[in-house]
This record gives sequence, structure tokens and C-alpha cells, in this order.
Amino acid sequence: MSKPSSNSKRVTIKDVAQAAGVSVTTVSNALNQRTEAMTQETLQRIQDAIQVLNYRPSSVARSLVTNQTATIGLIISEIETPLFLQALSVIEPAVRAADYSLIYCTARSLDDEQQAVNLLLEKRVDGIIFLSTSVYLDDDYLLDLLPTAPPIVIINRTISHLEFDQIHWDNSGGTISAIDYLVEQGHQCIAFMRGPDTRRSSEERLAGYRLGLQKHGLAYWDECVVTGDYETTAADWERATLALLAATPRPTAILASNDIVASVVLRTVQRAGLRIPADISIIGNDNQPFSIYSNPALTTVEAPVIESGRQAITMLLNRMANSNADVKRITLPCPLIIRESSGTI
Amino acid sequence: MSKPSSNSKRVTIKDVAQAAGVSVTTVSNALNQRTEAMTQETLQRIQDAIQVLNYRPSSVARSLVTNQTATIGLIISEIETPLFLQALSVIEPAVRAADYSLIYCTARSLDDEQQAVNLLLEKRVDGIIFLSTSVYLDDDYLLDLLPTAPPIVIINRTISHLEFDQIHWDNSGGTISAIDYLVEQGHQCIAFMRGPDTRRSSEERLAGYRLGLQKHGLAYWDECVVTGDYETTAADWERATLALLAATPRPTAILASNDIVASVVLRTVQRAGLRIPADISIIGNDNQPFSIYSNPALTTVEAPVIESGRQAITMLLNRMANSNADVKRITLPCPLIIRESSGTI
DNA sequence: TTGAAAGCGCTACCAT
DNA sequence: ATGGTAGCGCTTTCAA
Repeated sequence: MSKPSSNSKRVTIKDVAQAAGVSVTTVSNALNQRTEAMTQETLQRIQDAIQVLNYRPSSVARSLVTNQTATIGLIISEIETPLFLQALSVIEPAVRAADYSLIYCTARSLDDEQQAVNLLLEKRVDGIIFLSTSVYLDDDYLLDLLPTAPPIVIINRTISHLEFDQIHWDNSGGTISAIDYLVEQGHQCIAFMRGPDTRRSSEERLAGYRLGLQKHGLAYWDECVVTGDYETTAADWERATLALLAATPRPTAILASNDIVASVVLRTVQRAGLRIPADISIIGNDNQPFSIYSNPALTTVEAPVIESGRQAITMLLNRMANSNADVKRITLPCPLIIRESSGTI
Repeated sequence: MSKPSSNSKRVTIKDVAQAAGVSVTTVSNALNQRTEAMTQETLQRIQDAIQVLNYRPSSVARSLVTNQTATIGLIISEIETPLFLQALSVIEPAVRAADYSLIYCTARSLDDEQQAVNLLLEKRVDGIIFLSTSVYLDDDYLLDLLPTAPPIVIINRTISHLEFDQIHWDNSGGTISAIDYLVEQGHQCIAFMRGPDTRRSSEERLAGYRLGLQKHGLAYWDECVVTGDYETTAADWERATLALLAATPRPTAILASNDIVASVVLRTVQRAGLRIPADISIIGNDNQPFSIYSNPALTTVEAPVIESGRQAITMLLNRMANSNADVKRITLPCPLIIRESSGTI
């Protein structure tokens, strides 16, 4: 089967007009549902011509004149983990339902992010969503963007001095509710394990741990906070877990600052011969997709990625419709998802 | 802090030219690195003007004249699972490294897919990658696309009569190598559990199971193939697993047609008091990101999503550079990833 | 009810 | 070494 010759020029609105025996304007009107004052017959002729010629309007030409691209940019600054990618499963459908399309960028570094922003700006996207980790120190470059950039919504990154719509996560509150729950289940000695990350979210969870203990009048032991540094590997968390198990008194519950660490803790505890949750409760953080498949299924504090996506797209669409509205900042709860790895002591 | 007034018109190449005291042509030349025959001073003046005016060239205007958008479309037809999304982590960086950007679409149905294709065509993308499940029966509409569509690469969907570049997965071979391995470990009674899906890939794995048994002269028991229908839930797989455990002879190994099913099997087997892999080996399929976090870590046959992404973008770029090259079809192996859930009997 | 023509912001060709 | 200008494929007045 030979390839169809492709030296046929692209078909344009002009060709359609000619074929239908009408003017370009009329075709344009038909294309844009301005058909009130149009003969049924004219319309039909145009539709036929479009069909026959296999015509597809060029949105690049349209964009040039309308000054809109019907495109939204999304920059996700974490990719190693499927966690943030979940947002795509709600953002993309929402974007498309609103008759927009989505340019997707990842940002593995600040430099990468800035390059992505430039790209989106040159593409003249109508709006941008940032879904970020909080490792970057320098957000100032976003300041320069403000005058000329399209509407922006920022998820999970605090930019205090700028007027961006923002969505925050109540990381601290999530950890506190985990502690509330554990105390309710009779736990008194609750340890906290930090993962390898040095992000704000991690700090906030640690802060929540302290506040939670304090709230219930529980002693805070330094030795119950195991901190992994940036180089921490699974083997290190194993060692840390073992150290925790050897402590006196032995913690009856371990909070991990993310689900990956929790998985390692869970495995290590099981291999040490302890039962979960009979002997010890494990609670993760993030509600990663896999946390439901562990045995026992992991109790965890959810990072509201999906809900963030849902809200972000709504906020962005709103702002695109009304750029003068007041800047919005919302904080989403991090709900505790109780599954099987935790229980009464 | 009040918002900067945005009634200032967009700055264009004309403004830059004026500010720099040169012609638009010269600015355009500077923008496109045609600087050989250009005074250092002129170039500097232009760069200064760009800086001062905060000018960003419009890629929509550029696209209109060059007839290229520097954009690639990606349509992924499975989203419930983080599996396919992994491809993004290799495709997006590769796309951007080649100075393209990525429009990302999901397709939850054939209708959805066609809508996405239309969108991409109107956006005049320079190429399209399909990453598909194989549930769709009707691919014929892609035929009509061929004459006018940009280069296309298709992953994991067989379209025999068309001239698309395609990447296949050797699902059957993957299952066979799992059986090879199990036989080598002394297993003689190997069961197969199908998941809830009715896709070609699932069929191929089942076919591989039969071929593998045959290859080693092992008996094939119908009762060792547990088939879940579309309505199958975790509870059903549990029941099926229990049935398998009650069979005589009891299988010493269970192949699951995907990792989610494998997780349920694993859990059920453990709760039935059997040790993995001492009493029974479990092997999944897909190598989902979470499979490494189960306890024991899951041995699994990898669906080469990442490698597919890598190859797809290379193939696409190649075809975009040379549309007359022969159509390529490659088949990627599905390597067995040996972890902890399998071993000698 | 329909059409003519200007113009969106660039690039590319041809001059100078 | 630099500039003038046509034209990419549409939408949008304004006119008929």
C-alpha cells in the first residue's frame, strides 16, 4: 500500500468557501455557530464542502487573531513519584471539558521550571497551573511574570508576597488528626520518621507531630524522631526502624512522613516478628496509589492531590473569566485514611 | 500591592525593532540565531530592547508562517492506573530536549480518543504518539487520517493494515520467560489468574502461559486458569485464590495477569497462612511502580512502558525528519523482574 | 443574508 | 549588514 501523495496543499477556509460557492466570512460564521441568519441550504453546502475536502480549521490562525489559544499549561515539579501525576487524571478531563487543551511540562529543577514557563508564555497559553514541591528557594522570578503573564494558580507552594491564586495543604493538621486518632486508640508512645526529603511539607508534618503530642499532653522524645538526610536509602530507614523497635519504651505507633518510608517501616517491623497493627500501628503520608495494596493496607494521611487538581482548574477558569476578582487562597485538609495498618493497642 | 495595569498592549517584534532602531527583519534574524552577518552592536541593541520591553516572541504567529508548531501530541488511553503515566516521565523530557512541547490528552473511550485526535489536528501538532490499551475494536477511523495527519507512532495497539510506525510488547514471551524461570526453580504446577480485563494483552499473556507449559511438557489444567470477568472485584479474586489453594494438587506458583491481581493473591495467600515464596511463588505482570513496595517485593513481568516512551519519541522525531523512510515496527521484550515473591520450591 | 478587506505577529524572499 | 513587504489562515468590522 503506497502512501497517499502529500504534495496536495493544506486545505484552508478559502478552499471551503470556493467549493461551497460562498465567501470566507460565511464559512467562518458557520464554523463559529453564527448560523442564526443563515439559509439552511448555505449551511448545508458549507458542511458538505468541509466534509468533502476533509477541512480542519487551523487553531493557530484563529489564535493569532483572537489572541487566545484555548490552551492551559501545567507545570508539575515532581515526577519520580506517581503521586503528583494523579492530578493529571482530573485536570486533563476538566480542561478538555472546558474546550481547552493542556500543555504538560515537568520541572526537575528551578532552571527547568523557568524554561517551561518561558515555553508556555511563548505558546501564549491562556492560563498556567503550578503543582509544586516546596524545595525551591527562589520564587522571585515569578514576580517579573505577573504584569504580562496569563492567570496563574499555584498548588502546594507558598509565595507570600505575590498576588497569585494559591492552594495549600494542611500538612500539619493532617498529622495532628493522625495523632488524635492514635491517642483515641490508646496509643501513648508515638514515634515519627522523616523521609529523605527536606521540603516544607516535611517540616510541616514534623511540626504537626509536635503540636499533636503537645495537644494530648504527651511527652516528646527526641529519640522518637528519626530523621533521614538527603542520602537516606531504604537500608537506612530499616536501620532506623530497628533502632526504634529497640527503644525503651518501644513506640506503639510510628508515623512516617511519606508512604514509601512507611512501606519500608512496615516490612521491617513485620520481619522483626511483630504484628501490625496488634503490636504496632503504622501510618503513612500521601495516600499514594500503592498504599492500598500493601498487606496490611496502609493507613495514611492523604496529600489532597486530586482535590487540588479539581479546585485549581475551577479557580483558573474563574480567573480567566474575571481577572479582577480578589486573589483566592484556600487550604485543603489532609484527611486521615484509615485502613488496616493501625488500630487499638 | 496593586496589580500592574494590563491595558498596555502586547509587545511585538515591531516594538522591539522600533526601540532598537532597526527593522523587523533584523530583529527576526537575531531571534533566529541568524547573526553571522550582524554587527555586535546591532545585536546588543536588539537584546537590550528585548530585555527592556520584556518581549517574548509569539510562537503562534511564527507557526502560522512556518507551518510548524514545535508541538507533539500524546494520547494515553488508560489513566486509572499509574502504569502508563510513567511514560510521561521519559516522553516529556525527551520532547522538551528536542525543543518541542507536549500536548497531553487522555482517552477513556474511543469517542474520547477521536475527539482528542481532532483537537491535536486542529492544533496542527507536528506529530502524535498513541499509548493505548487494546480494548478498542474500531481503528478504521485512523485510516482516514493518514493522508493529512502528521507523523504518528503507536504503542501497544496492533493496526495491521495501516502504515503507522508501531511499537509492540512481547506479552506472550514475557509470560513464557516467567514459566521458564519457575520450571528452573522446580515448579511443576503453575496456575494462571486473569484479571478483570478483556484486552488483547491479557489474551497474549494467557497464550504465553499455554505455550510455556507446552514447551516444558507440563500438563495444562483448565481449573488452573482462573478467569475474572469484567465485573470481577478484589473479593472475587480472593475467592478465586482460595479455590486455587484448595485444589489438588495445589499449585506451587501463581501467575497473575497484572500486579493488582497479584497483590490481592499475595495478601490472600499470606492470610491463608502460607509462606511466600517458601510454600508458593507469586508472579505479577506490569511492574507497576508499587510492586517493589509489597512485602515480599513482587516478582513481575515488566510491561516496557518506559522503554516504549523512549523509543517512540525517537521514532517520531526520525519520521518527522524523514517522512519517506520505511515504516518501522518493533517488538519490545517484557523482561522478568525477579524480586522476593518467587523462588525454589 | 452575505461579502470585501484589514489585520493579528511573525518569517522569508528579494533588495539595497 | 540591513530593510521592505507579501503572505501564512483565520476573525472581525463594515458595507451591501
